[in-house]
Amino acid sequence: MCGLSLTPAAIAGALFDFSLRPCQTQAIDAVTGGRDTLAVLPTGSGKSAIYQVAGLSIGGLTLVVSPLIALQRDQIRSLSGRHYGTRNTIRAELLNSSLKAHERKDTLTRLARGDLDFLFIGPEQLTNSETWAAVRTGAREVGLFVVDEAHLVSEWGQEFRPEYLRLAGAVAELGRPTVLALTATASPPVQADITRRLGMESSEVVVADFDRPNISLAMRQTQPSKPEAQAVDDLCVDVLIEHETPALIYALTHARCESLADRLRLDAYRVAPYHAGLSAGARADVQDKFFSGKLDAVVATSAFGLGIDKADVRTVVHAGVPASIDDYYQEIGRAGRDGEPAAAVLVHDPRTIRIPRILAARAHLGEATLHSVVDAIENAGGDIALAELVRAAGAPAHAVDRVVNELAELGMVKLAGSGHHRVVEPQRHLPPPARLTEQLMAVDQRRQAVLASRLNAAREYAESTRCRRAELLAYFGENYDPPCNNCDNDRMARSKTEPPTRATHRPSFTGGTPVRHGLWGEGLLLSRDDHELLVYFDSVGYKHLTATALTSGILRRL
DNA sequence: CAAGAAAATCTGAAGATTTTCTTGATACCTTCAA
Repeated sequence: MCGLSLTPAAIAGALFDFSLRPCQTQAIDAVTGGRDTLAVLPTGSGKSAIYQVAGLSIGGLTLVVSPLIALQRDQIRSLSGRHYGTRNTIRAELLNSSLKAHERKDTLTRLARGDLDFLFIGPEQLTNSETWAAVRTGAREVGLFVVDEAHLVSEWGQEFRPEYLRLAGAVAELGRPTVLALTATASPPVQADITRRLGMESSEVVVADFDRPNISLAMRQTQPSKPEAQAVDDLCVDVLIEHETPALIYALTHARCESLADRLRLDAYRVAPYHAGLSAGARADVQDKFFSGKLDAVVATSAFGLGIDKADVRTVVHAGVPASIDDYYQEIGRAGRDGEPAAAVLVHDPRTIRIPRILAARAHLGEATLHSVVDAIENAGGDIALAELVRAAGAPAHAVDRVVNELAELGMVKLAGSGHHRVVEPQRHLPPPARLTEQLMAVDQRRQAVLASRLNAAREYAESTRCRRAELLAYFGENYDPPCNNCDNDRMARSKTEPPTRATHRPSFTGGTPVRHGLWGEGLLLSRDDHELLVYFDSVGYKHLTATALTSGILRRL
């Protein structure tokens, strides 16, 4: 354990043959200064360099929570065995279910001996008692707690991978090492959600410009006379013919990936579908072929994304509006990473909206389930095993799971143990069941409203006639002065009037100014122009307000 | 939830109406069987 024997700059100099950018330095300085930090930086701006340098500089064990085993492997590959200083070799390992028993044992031993600089795990490992004990009692204390792809805390925490909600508890149990959250995409509401859910104290937030000027933005409306699937597929084919490959096409369901891929194959494109319904082998095969240029296009669900870093993707097509602007921005961001011109085309058919809507509706908690789970907890009169609770409530296991996570979020119960041995520990003084159910229903209702507003915002973006770049960036708290002259709406406007010269002043950030509304309560002001405000409210999600709301006092800055 | 397809029902012998069925994203983990 060498403490601060090497400066961040010296470590960075030894590790990389490029110098750090200002935003990287800013994040590293904050972290090594002991401040919890959220860094929102575009892919390719060297997010990993931040935790690598900061972690080595702090000198303890750096624990990196990463969502995909494949991503953990990539990180290890780029780190392991590298040198810094005169004789220091970086020692990095991972722990997950893909390890053989002896490999796992080996890593646990090295943890115990304090023989590792970096450990990569998924959030689920924190509920694995063996892993967790090894991390806590290892000879080397955790000096830096890193959450990679931190937007997933907000996106996946609630129902998909609830272990993401237990990270704050893990940080506390480790005696509060410095927390570093990293992501490429997080709008101000998502930023606030991340820092809150990770329990980051007085956190430093480093945000880079979200604009990707080399990506042109456009929407194409399908022909309503055709059936939905055919209308979308036909237009996607047209769009692909008009644009360059390699291309990435995002479809909304497995079946639509398959059918669109089949369709494109008829047009002599080398194309493959990609979604979670395929075997791991088939998925890896598609990735390899796409990366090595043996495919012109991949038709994928949102499964194709994390860890996909192909620099020369020229076109990203959306076969239907996705569930949120956040998703949309994340996905089009995979185009043009080499900085060369690229295109993002949104194929819009209002009928496709039902798919994300249905998926959002699935998050809805039935009142009957809420009642039965709350009653079952009440009747248990104390700690109860999750499996037992499922039996007592007589509801599907996943639904019970959801309710329990919600109760944990409200601070009404605690969760102990892991996997099949999870135990629900009710707080000592629970409100009466009726009151508790009421609270859960309110939470549920609020989330449904927010999800609906997110989808609605995505649809509004699709149907907007204003500069798309200004519209898009508004959701990320950036005031961008249109026109960008690189979107369909600006081109349309230009063909009608004098070609406008590009505004000279640079975009400015609101970063999400805290405000309070008379009816909707607290929110974040994301962007404003002369006529309109965009505000995100915790209670109802995104709302457009007229600019007079600020002067009339309906909306006040906090 | 909701739209389109398939099946069942109804009336009156082939086609219309009603009911039921199906389908819809994202990844870890662990356990168990061949």
